[in-house]
Amino acid sequence: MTAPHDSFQHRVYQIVAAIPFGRVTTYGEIAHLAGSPRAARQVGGVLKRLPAGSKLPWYRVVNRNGAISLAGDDLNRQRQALMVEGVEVSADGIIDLHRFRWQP
DNA sequence: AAACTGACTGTTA
DNA sequence: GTAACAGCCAGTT
Repeated sequence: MTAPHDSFQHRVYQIVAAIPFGRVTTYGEIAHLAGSPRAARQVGGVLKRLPAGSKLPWYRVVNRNGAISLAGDDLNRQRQALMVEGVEVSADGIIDLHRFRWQP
C-alpha cells in the first residue's frame, strides 16, 4: 500500500529512525531497505539536506568501509555523536562494522 | 522540463 | 593491499 507521502526521501527518514542506539548501518543498506538498491548516493543526498533541528540519528550512517563519509568539522561531529553512544571510532573516523553494524 | 549535483558503490587495474 | 573509473538516480536548480 502506498502512503500519500511516500517517497524515497520519506522512506529513508523512517529507516534511519529505526537504527538502534549504539549501532550503525551503511548508505547502501538503507538504499536496499528503501527499495532502490543502487541509490546509496541518494541516501547521502537526503541526509545532507535534513531539515535543521531534525531528530533523526543521521550520524549512525556510514559508508561500506565503515568510514565516515564526511570531512573536517562534520566528521568530528559525527564521530562525537557515535562515541557518546559507545561506538568505537578511530581518529580517522573508521568503525568496525563487524562489531557495530545494525542487522535488521 | 532539462541539466546539474553528489554524506555511494561495484568493478577494474 | 590501494587507487581510479564509471554507473547510479533522487533531489535541487
